[in-house]
Amino acid sequence: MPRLGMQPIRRKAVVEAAIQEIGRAGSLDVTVSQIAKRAGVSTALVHFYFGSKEQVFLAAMRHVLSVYGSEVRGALIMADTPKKRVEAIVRASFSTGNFKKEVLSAWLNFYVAAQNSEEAKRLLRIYQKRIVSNLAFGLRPLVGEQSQNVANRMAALIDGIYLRIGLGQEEPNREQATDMVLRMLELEESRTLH
Amino acid sequence: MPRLGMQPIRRKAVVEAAIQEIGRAGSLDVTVSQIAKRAGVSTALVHFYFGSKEQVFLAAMRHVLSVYGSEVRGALIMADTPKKRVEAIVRASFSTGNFKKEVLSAWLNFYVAAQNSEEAKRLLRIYQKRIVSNLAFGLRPLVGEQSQNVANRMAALIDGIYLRIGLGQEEPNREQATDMVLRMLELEESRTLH
Amino acid sequence: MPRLGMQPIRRKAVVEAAIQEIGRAGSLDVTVSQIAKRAGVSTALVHFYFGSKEQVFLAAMRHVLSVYGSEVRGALIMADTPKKRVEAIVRASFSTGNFKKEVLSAWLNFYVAAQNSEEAKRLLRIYQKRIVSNLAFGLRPLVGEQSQNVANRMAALIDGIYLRIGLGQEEPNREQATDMVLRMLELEESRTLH
Amino acid sequence: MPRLGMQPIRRKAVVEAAIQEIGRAGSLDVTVSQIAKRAGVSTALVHFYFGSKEQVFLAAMRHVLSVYGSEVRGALIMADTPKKRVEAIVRASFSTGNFKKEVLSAWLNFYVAAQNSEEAKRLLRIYQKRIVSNLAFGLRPLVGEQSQNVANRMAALIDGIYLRIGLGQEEPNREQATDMVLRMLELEESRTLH
DNA sequence: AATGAATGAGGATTCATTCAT
DNA sequence: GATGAATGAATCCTCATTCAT
Repeated sequence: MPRLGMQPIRRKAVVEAAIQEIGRAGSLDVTVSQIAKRAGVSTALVHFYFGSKEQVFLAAMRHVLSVYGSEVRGALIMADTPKKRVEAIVRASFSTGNFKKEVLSAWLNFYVAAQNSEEAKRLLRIYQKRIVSNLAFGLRPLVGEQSQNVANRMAALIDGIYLRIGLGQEEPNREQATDMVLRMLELEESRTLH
Repeated sequence: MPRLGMQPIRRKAVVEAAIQEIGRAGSLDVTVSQIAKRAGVSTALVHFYFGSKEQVFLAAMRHVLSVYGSEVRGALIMADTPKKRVEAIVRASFSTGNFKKEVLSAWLNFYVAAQNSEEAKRLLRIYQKRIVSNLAFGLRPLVGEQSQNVANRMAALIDGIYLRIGLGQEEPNREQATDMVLRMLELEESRTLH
Repeated sequence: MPRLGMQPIRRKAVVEAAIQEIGRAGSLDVTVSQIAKRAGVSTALVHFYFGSKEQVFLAAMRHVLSVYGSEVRGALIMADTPKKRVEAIVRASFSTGNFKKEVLSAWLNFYVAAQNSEEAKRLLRIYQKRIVSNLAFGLRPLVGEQSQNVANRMAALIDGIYLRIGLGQEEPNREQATDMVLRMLELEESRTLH
Repeated sequence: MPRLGMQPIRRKAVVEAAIQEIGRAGSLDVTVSQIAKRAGVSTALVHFYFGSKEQVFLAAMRHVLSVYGSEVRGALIMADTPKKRVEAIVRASFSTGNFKKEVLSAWLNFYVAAQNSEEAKRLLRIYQKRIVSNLAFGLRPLVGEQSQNVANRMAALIDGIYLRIGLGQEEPNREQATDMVLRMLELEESRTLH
């Protein structure tokens, strides 16, 4: 039953269905048919709108990355001191939205996808660069010239913690995850003061 | 031409072929046929030996994990102080063998596999637990009761660094990677002393 | 923006687009979408006007055949002797319009279509019959009772030459093609005289 | 039920099934599934042996062309005079085998295929060149320096007659078809004598 | 009159797995 | 032990056609 102006609605539905399916499957081994069914459309329509399965994945990736970016930006608004800026970014990284199993699985699989798709790699790099530079900016007043290095380490630590959460090794405890990263900040900061 | 005692040789060839193919493909989207061809056997033989593709992957995983375990053990032999023990583990984690693109890609994909396969998850957990406990043991004299927490953070940081290397964001510099983790040790240690 | 009296304009645009697409593709493997795009309309409109893809092809066929018919008729106007009549038909057959790659390809594919569609077969037969009878009429004073046979052979030769031109075997030389057929006339004529 | 040494048997079965299906369909719009079913194998096996549908078509083409080549060669063996050589080729061209509807349809469709596939074009050209040169060789003593031209015209006439037979315009009468071509020989010959 | 939206039906191709030899 | 042969089941993608607007 075709209606006019459905394009954005359908696109969004498909993208979200893709993310959910990737999360459910725990991998990119998701068929267009599964995505289509969850989105309530035909596989043909998915191709009509996105051209190929890969484009659907990339759109899903962009969506997840953009949501994450929004959360970080949102968190930064309220931060009025350097330290609070850094904390805001870390907390946003472990925000409720990102702790959902499906999003987590999607992230992991985007890293895999990046091994093959230049576009996927590009997207991931852009966001990483942004996070690191946000962190470094906040860290500057706190740890001085080490800010870039510390930012890199913090970003890596965040990713590493995600990996382990995905493994279900530790309880997915947001507070604890946040503390693990902030502990690094604390130490670096105290060292700088001396 | 079947020969006596070929089984272990064939098995090893298949396992190594699998790892290389996973590395080459950058994902688990590898066909039994590709693995078989690289190993110089027929696909039928692969099934004869391993039963299924999944078993081949699990065997490959066990192999990578066991090689890593060996490297860590080897590095520990020469370490005669707590600090050197920790350093040994970190260095082993970034040893030449693990820096090869194919092994790196294999690791990443094992994390993905762990999202679906209980056996894969089990294997990964065992090794992580072992590393963490090795680290914690070495850290004990250095940071006291914090040893478990610090070990967890260091392990996560190692994983996170790998993730970024896989992304090709930073140059795959072993020294730098090692330093990033040891810096954490250094800070924790200095804090404990005060 | 629908306007009054657009129907014939649209129809013609679609038919010509179809011929061009068939020529471009070199086969009937042409999608309605391609035709519609070239004609600057929607696929839905194509169906609205023609009912089905097959009808579009048949319309394209009728168009090509009718253009060819016009050219023959036009050439015959100026022909005031039997021999000139025959020559006129032959020359028209190799006229510039018919030598365009797309028209040539269309012709060939109409022969294929005729294998399946009764309507296509009918159309092709009608035109062939007309050409042969035109030729035979002109040949009558020249070769007498053999006129029908000679006409058939000349028509077949014309088709055969087209086939080879389509293959790109020989240079698509109009003069040479014409001569090849007229040589047949010449011989038959000379034989009759003796 | 896999048996050893089936490859040539299967390949042949598939090629013949393809020719028959093309004949039945009257076009190249034949599915691999149809071919496979007629050959009594799975579609997967067809791909296993031929790699792609296009390769199946090309193999079918090679087969038809090679059969035709054999018939011509066979006919030439018995021909001990120039004129008989030419006649042999013409008769072989209209031999029973080539008059079968499916083979005829296959030929026509090969011409279409040649418009798109370089390999198809190459194959068709080779055989045409061979026929023309065979004709020219036989014609040499009969029509002298005109032999090449006459050979070209005869070959074109043969193709043209086939086209019309395919159209079902005339009764597929082998004798009549042969006579149409030989008439050309006769005329050219008589002209040369004068 | 015209189109964006939508789909059912199918088609080429791939692949893990099995089986006869 | 080892493999060539074989396939069922799936998967991505295409396309003619329809329908609401």
